[in-house]
Amino acid sequence: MAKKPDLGVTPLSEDVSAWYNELVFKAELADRGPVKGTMVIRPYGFGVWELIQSQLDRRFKDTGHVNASFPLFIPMSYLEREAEHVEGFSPELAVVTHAGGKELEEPLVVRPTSETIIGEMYAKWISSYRDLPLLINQWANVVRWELRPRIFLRTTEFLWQEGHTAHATEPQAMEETLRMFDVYAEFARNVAAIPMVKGEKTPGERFAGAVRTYSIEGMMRDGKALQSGTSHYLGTNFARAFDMTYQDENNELQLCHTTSWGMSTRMIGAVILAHGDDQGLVLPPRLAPIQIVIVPIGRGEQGDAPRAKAHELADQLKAAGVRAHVDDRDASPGFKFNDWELKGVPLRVELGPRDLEAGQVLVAQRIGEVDDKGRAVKDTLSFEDFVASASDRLDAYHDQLLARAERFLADNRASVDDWDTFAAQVSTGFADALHCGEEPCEDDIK
RNA sequence: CGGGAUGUAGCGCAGCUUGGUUAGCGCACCUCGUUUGGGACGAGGGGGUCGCCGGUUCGAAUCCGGCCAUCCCGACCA
Repeated sequence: MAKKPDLGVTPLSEDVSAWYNELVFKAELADRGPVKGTMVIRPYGFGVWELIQSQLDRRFKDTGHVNASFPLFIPMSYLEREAEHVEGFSPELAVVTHAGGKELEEPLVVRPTSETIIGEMYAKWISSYRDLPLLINQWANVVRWELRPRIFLRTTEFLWQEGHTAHATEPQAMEETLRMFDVYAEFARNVAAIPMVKGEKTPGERFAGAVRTYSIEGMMRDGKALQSGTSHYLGTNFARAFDMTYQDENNELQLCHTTSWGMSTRMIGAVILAHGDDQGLVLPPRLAPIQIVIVPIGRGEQGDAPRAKAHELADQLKAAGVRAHVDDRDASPGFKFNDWELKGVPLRVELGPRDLEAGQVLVAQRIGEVDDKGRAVKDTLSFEDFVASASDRLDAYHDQLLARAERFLADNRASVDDWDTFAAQVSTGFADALHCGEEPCEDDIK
């Protein structure tokens, strides 16, 4: 079926940038804000973020962390206390110089990250080895005045979580750094269905102020890598700058060893780029605000019964923990099918008068077999079987997506001999380079 | 900050070379009617300081000058 030019999105293979931008807007994930580089995350996109948040947050809690909230404004002098940190961040700081109708005595930085203000507070809270480890996470917005913004991937303001922990010793802090690194990789795989390559950043790419920076990198559909989460061992750099010390068992004063780790709304961009296709978004079921959409067919009185049955099925699905939605809109079925494919909903169900009579539904999967017209091959299921199997189908769909992404990663990796070549291949363009340093990468994918 | 492009309705565009007074088209939107198993159809309708400032001219979307903004490709970055 020939697409009209104003329908759908530019094919991925034709122009990745155009495809990505059109998709973000047409799928109603986000819109541009009035200030350069800012974005409005629309309800559908925010729904994805909420699912990222809730599933990451559970993992943080399971590993002993608690949430707190620190101030948006940080005195400029705080950043200046850690030389590398301020040097790394100063080009992209937004600074408040006026407030309350007059010039401030000291400029305030809108946080680009919170190591400094959290360091200041931790120094007050920690005095004994009994206070350690201190394991706090915060969900927040941060601002970095980037030269070249790109929606979700690099916005001036973005949402993220930043974990900040303080430990007595280097081994303990390193253990934490790697633990959260693993949590990110596990989350990416089991929730976002994106297999990640794990590596350590080169000194030049390290977080400003870190001793070691670890990064998970996902393989996008255009063959480029995208940095999707980082975990830093900060050594005693910030502890020294903020006088974060504790008394050990021998009455001796020691510097804390700290870590920080973050994952941001860039993850939404990673999901788009890792799974999307020419039809639009492909959402992994565990991040899909709508996992199953039911499209009742038939209008007027003829549509009343299918619509009622659709709502009944949706209620049963919701009771089973599935995020289901009935598309009641006054539009043709074809329009709705294309619309939900653009929005990446994993499973679509059709329910018309004929199905109602036969006691069945037609189930189409967002990715999977297609017929010679390029349309999804649909399964026919009884109402009971459909409701009973919905969760399993979503799980199977996740596995299928993950397997596809793994094949894609393997195919792209197989074509290169060594990591330097691979890094060069994936480092062009907007995506972050998958850098494992000058030497071949030691910490490979599991 | 380099290189490239674009600013005309919510979105996508034409018109500009060769100035002419109601500024057009498609989609979207509103009303009515008919439709509905892969992007429905007809009729009617609403929506514009043509990015901004200045200049030329009887007259500027159109010509000239300046500015601004945005997007794309690099450098920086979650």
